[in-house]
Amino acid sequence: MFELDIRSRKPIYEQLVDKLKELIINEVLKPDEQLPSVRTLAQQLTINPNTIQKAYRELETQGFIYSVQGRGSFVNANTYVKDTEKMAEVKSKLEKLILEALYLGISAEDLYSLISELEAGKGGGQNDDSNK
Amino acid sequence: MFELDIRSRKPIYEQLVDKLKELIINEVLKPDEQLPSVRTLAQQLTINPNTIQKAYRELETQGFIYSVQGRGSFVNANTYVKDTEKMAEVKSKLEKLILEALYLGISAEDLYSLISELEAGKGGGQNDDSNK
DNA sequence: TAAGTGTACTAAGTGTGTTAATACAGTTGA
DNA sequence: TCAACTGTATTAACACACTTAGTACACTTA
Repeated sequence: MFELDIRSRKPIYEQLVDKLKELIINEVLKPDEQLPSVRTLAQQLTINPNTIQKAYRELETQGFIYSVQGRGSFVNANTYVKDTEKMAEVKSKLEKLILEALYLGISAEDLYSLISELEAGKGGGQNDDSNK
Repeated sequence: MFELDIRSRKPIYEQLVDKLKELIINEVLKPDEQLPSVRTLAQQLTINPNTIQKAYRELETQGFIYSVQGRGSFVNANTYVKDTEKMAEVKSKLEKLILEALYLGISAEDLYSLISELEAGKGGGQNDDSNK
């Protein structure tokens, strides 16, 4: 279900947050669908339940899932509504990265076509890391 | 000369590498220009000389500067040639970030205008049209 | 020679991520 | 009711990377 990179600078729980967020936004995981329990997922990924728990808590804080004690954790509806705070963060990151790209010699045209490609394949596609 | 973010996840030495690389690529620091000594810069930025040293070593490894014992560290010529490895990395990051932006509701048009703005203000502004 | 440069090394402190082991509280279904 | 599942919380320990600190050495330059 997931591929995690232990060698990454980004911590496991955060990678997990990203993956799940993507699946939720992309509606691979649908509203009110139940997520694997912290213990189950921990066993599947051979990592500690506390790490899963940390990811789930973060996702709940960000409003992507909701957890009910004794029942489980579930995907929230309407999670793809614009999160202005998140948008600002992404825009800021994008600015820096685009600048870097331009400095490196990647042309604006290259970027335009990259965007249009990504936009075209948005709903159905898979990106570099595929699921399994 | 620099702005460092202590609160950032990215280590100081790496922020320093990025800043200096940008200045070099953008030719604010010109070929064979001498960089501040590790001790001087450390004092200016009120961080440890070893951290500067680490940044300089990294920059030398990546070919952006060269250091001569007893003399100092200097900007390398021809460092702005395309670093394909770095370009690939930036492109990969860009893809993910653009996807995230699109999912968040930032439109492709927004991204286009962002790019053109950044490109216009890039270097102090000579180029506009025939950039390929 | 003195003062500046890069370079190397060890030690210690710090913060964060991760694992581990427990424990408690709520829900569900037999 | 009760066993087995859920989420949640806490504490301890470990690992690792970043950073600081101090010291030392080799080299260059005025």
